[in-house]
Amino acid sequence: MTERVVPPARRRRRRPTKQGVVLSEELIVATALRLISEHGAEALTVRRLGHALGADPSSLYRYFRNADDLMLAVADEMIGRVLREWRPGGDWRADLRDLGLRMHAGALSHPQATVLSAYRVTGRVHEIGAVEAILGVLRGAGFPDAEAVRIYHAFIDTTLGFAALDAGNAALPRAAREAEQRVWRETYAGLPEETHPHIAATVPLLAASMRGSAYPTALDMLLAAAAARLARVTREP
Amino acid sequence: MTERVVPPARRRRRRPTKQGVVLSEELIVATALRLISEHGAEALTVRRLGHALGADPSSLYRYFRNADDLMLAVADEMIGRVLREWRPGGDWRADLRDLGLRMHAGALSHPQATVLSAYRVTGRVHEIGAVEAILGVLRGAGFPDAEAVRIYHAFIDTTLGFAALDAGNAALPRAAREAEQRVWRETYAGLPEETHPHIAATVPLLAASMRGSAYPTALDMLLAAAAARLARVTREP
DNA sequence: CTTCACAGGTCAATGCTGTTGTCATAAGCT
DNA sequence: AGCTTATGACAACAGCATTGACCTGTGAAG
Repeated sequence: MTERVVPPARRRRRRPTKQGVVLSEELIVATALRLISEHGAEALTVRRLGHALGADPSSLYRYFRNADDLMLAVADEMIGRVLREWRPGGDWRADLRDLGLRMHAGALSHPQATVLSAYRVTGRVHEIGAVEAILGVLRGAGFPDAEAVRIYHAFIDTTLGFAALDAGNAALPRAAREAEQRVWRETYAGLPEETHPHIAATVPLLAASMRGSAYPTALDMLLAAAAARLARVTREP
Repeated sequence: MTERVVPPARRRRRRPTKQGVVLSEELIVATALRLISEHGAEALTVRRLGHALGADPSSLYRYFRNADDLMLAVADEMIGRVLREWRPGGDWRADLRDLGLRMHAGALSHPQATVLSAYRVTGRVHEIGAVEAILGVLRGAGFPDAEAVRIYHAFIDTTLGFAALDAGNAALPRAAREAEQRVWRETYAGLPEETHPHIAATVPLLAASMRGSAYPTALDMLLAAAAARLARVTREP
């Protein structure tokens, strides 16, 4: 049996589809991303993607082993777009802060795709590039290997976790999102001081805070803790 | 047109299915939870749930408007179970650590439900109780209101973010999860030192770390940063 | 004790979904 | 010019959530 998917390196022919489109891995991924951001995550089906490309759905299986494989390629492309614009400046804490904020923002610009891919390990070029870059920043800063790996893991998963959370919220249908805003302004604001003293005392602050993401706060706290560890480690090797 | 779903209050008849099972909302939710933990998240389909209950799949639509409605009922039951077991002991840092770990573990025990519900604001009793409790712990520890709210927000969203992330991974079909393990052991382990020095230098540590969740690490770093802030604030009011 | 409305279980059908075996054809190498 | 084979297309399959129509027996009312 010949393999259905031919590795990109061995591809030779660029045969157009009946509708005249020349398929490629890049075109498929780009179209998938467009489909997701235009019509929502549930719009991404093999059939619809084939239709949007002007190709038979089964043709996509010449490029990806299955739908999950395609999803990973989409996720990796998103990482790549963020990484391509990040320029580390030499200050580890500022660099990681910048990268984290960029990844979070990048994820939120395609919330539907983020919801489907934030928790995936792609093993593809861009993801590998990100791992190498972050580890490089941490090791370059003087973190011992074990500590660098621990902090890398906490950093990347905090970032991806917030990305998934905030993207999930952003991807909610309009009505549901507005209903949640109302919960803070009405349900929580109306709780009596006798039964819920702490909420009653802080509800204006609370409602204001919950409107935005806590990612910057969490990121800064994470980096502050990392800096404290680094100071302790470098003082007594 | 008569409504398919009859509100629980108006239910009267407990007619057994062909296989002699008397259905109820509670039985269906409990069976769904059992199905998820016994056979994995992907085992929860309307067809399989119907089969496990000994009823026609379409019967479930007499109790839930659709599959998502059923999932939310399952998620709601989970929240109740976690909060019912948490007992704060007076040490703010230990209490928050305990609650965070419990919430994370609870979410992971039913990943499918978590994926669909982690980013939602319910405004229901258990959620309100959690907000009040966490704010109480922080204010009781001496955090000023603004600081308490900031840390509350970072704490709860870090926890929910990791819950979503790790649950998303746990909810993956068996094959996909094993494929991701393989990526760390093979793809990352095989990268040459020349092009990826930092990964090559740390790959055993990396592969070991990525097997588990970084939540405990991230949580401890968050709490450490919070403690540092508290020390600074109480020193100079 | 009978009647009868209707809750609720079942069946069959619909239109999705991902996926694959098979075939046809044109691209590009020799 | 001819051959190989990459790659697009077609048709079919199993499994998915969901729904309209049907039918049965429960439980309350008279």
